[in-house]
Amino acid sequence: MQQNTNKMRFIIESRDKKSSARTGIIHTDHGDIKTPIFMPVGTVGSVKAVHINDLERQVKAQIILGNTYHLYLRPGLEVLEAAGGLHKFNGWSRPILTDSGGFQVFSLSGIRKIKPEEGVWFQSHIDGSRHLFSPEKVIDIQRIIGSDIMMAFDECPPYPCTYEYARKSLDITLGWLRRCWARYKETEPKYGHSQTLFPIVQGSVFKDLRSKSVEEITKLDCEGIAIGGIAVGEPIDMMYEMADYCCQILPQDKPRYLMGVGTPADILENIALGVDMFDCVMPTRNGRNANIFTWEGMMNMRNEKWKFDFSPIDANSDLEADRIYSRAYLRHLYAANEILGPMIGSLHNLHFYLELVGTARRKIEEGTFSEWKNEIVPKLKRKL
RNA sequence: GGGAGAGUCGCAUAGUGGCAAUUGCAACAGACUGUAAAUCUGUCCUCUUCGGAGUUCGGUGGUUCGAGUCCACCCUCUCCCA
Repeated sequence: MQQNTNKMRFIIESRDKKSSARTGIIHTDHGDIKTPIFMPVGTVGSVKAVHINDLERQVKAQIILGNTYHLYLRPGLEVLEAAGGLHKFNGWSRPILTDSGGFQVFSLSGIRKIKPEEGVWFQSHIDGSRHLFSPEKVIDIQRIIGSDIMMAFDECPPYPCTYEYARKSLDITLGWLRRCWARYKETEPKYGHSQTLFPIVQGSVFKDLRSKSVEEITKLDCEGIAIGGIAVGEPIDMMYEMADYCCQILPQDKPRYLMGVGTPADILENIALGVDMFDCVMPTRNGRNANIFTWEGMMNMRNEKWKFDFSPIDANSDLEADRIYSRAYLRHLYAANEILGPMIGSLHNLHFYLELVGTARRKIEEGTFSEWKNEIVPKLKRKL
């Protein structure tokens, strides 16, 4: 039954009584993903500063991200195809999800031009060369990358944006979705494992647009749905409100992926709203920049106050590095610009994020998630 | 003993009559949410109600409306010749 169904499967295992949180399991050809889950970001095929073995054995990551735009530019499709796909290229044998480049339409807004009928012309941030990303091409690239979960090409509109802009943007995104879906259906995986395509809900902060987006997406027999266009600068309450709204109108039986979120507190709050999957650069980027997340709050490891603190980075952590390295030593590494500092910081933060969602999962199963979440969130926001 | 040169805010540098004074590093703090980020921003002589105010460029004296900048002497250091 499991073989050659060519379908990803999602099974909901338990639900929280006091919130919309749920636990589940996603089956893929590269293994299972237990939700709620956090997915480390590996834009160019590398989770920055973290060795693949550590990612697997210490962080216990179940799925990582790659990025279509970045991988297309470097190493390029010829290399990826010759390698036999990204899994073989980077040595990661568990599931991979690739973002479509939709976020780059937002983050690289200064060096791209949207042509609704064609797609998006990007001017490479590396060498200035021009490249058209059409919906079809974005699927073709993701077929070559071989990601288990491919993302539809979308426009992630900025915040703030006018209703009129958001409405037009959504029309474009929906048009691209239809084309992505058609290409997805008419093409096959290249490497023997199945690939699925997640559509992305857009509509900025306008509920009627979000509704329309969900309505169109629900017509597709997709196996998971992403909520995009969030955490782009809007107030936190508005972000929660939109995520909440989307979760309420999305089908219950499909995994919901909230793209680009977030802080540890954001993740718990959105699990409570019914989100199953998260990704964010925060643990790795902040880890490189000396910002450490713990159950007690955040630490800026560059601060002078850690200079003589020879206690472990995190005495309660089961991560070896958290117990063998002291805060004073980690501070020294960052101050001295030693590469080991960002490596330990990234490893620690990713381990913490996976612990966070793993604990949330257990609390949901035990039926104590909401109480636990309300107690822990204020602590997570503290600055030590 | 003779000759040449140099002393600027932690360090290194810019500045040759209008200057609280350039730049880099260091230091200190902040930011980071589908990664153009091992990045970026701010502070960095003292005080400040953030508008300013007060003291500064080895030392002392002088020229000048005005001196880090010109002059004299002194101190310290570097190099070369003995």
